[in-house]
Amino acid sequence: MTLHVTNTLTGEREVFEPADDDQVTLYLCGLTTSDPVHVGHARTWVHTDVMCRWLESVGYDVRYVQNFTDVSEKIVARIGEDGDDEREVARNYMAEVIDAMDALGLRRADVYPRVSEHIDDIVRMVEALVEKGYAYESNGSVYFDVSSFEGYGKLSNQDPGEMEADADYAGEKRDPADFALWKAGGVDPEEVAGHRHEGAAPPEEAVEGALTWDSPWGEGRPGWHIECSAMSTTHLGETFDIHVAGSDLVFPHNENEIAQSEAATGKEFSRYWLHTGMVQVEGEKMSSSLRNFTTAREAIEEFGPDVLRTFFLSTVYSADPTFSAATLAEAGDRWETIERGYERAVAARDSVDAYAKLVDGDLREAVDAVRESFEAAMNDDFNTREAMAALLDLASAVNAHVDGHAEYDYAGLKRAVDAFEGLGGDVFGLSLGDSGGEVSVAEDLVELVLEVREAEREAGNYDRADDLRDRLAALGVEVQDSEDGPSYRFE
RNA sequence: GCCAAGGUGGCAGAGUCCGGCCUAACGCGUCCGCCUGCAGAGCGGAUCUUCGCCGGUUCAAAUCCGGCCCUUGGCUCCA
Repeated sequence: MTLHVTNTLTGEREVFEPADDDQVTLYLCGLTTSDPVHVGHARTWVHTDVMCRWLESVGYDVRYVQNFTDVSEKIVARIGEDGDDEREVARNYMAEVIDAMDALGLRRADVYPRVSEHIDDIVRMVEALVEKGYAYESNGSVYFDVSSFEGYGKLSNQDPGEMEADADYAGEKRDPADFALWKAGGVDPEEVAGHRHEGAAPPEEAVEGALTWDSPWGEGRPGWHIECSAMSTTHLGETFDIHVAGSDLVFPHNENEIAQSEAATGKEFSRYWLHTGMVQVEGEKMSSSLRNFTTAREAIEEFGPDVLRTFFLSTVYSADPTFSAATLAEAGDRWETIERGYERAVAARDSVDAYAKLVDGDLREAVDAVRESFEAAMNDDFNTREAMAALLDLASAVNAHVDGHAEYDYAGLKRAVDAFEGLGGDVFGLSLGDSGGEVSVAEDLVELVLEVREAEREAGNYDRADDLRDRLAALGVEVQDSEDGPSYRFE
């Protein structure tokens, strides 16, 4: 079965074929380390993570690069608040980012390039653009000449002639639509002021902590867009397969990346463009600048990584999901259903020996159908929502089997467990199957309490039995009675 | 104003590329039954005739075509 993806460049769903048969090269526009990472960033990461996992599971070797923008007016604006200079502010936020990524169970990218470590690559690319006539120097700054690049606007369907004038650079630019590749001198205090939090110190003090580098055009700083072109080329080559970014980056950022790279190399830049949707909060985009965000850290603490992942994967990557108490509660229910189904399958499998003869055709067929529809869904533009539905069907099949039979189908359950672990665990990155088999003292103690409780129940002392159940619940141990005796799980 | 994406049953959210198996997946909610000392979990069934609005194409449309209305994102920093 072939993978199809929706390519922003063409607006169509296309067959995905990497340039190299065995390897997929993928670049994700990371983030600017100037504000706490929030749920919106986390969603894009998780979707990209699952894309990589799926590509690997169908046999590709994936080379995954995610960048960090550690040079920015927005970072300079935090000097004094979150660090003493630009480098320190960036480093402080970076540490938090890595923490959040680990907590979400993201697989590490192959490289996390940073702008400050690629200034040479950036300067080289700007020089090449000037030499080829795609860029011009003006007062120590260098601008990309939009009119010189024929394909400008092809990603976003924008017409450069329609662009609104940018008064700030009107004097230096030949055309208002031209954008900076290199900016002369340090940072502009006015620009920094626009990013400062209310009540923060005046920007003048912060501006001194901004980084600058030497270049053929004098001291200065790189423009915003050139970094991604330089870093992706350095780590993935002049042409690579997939570029992922938030949909808010389509224009101008991604559009400018294409212009710079294709002008500089004369080759196609990214072959497929995938854009993730914007998390909505009360009808508008969750955003650092709107200050309406929940940080990734807060969300992980409140909901846990599995519920968050379930929430993210319960919508297709291109959708704009609503972040609210109700939608997260729903994700919580889904995750619980999957987790219980998995635990039940493991427990039932372990309760019978491998030579058991019972065969439940319904269960086996159901597991096969789940694998098939999960695969079809993921191959259809990474439709995680439908794949999630398949996983829930798997839980349902296990429940029906365990409820409907006095003896269990060992091999059938084993297949179900494998599917949970392979699809839910390995592909979706949910915590299924990696919990080890250690029996803790806590488990022994719970079993001891349950024995006592059973004795009370047999004696008809239901008040005492219910009290024990309530008190265990208060400790996070959920007790369930059934014909075969009580069972429990830690919440 | 311009560009893009989207509007689906009480909520949420797939399906729209390749029209029929969609009297619309999965989940939540509500109701009934089973199970149970009770609860929870689970199982079985029901509810939801409807897919922004208007018109068209077709034997057949949530899915195709045209027009209109609305929402979100972008055109300024942004996953």
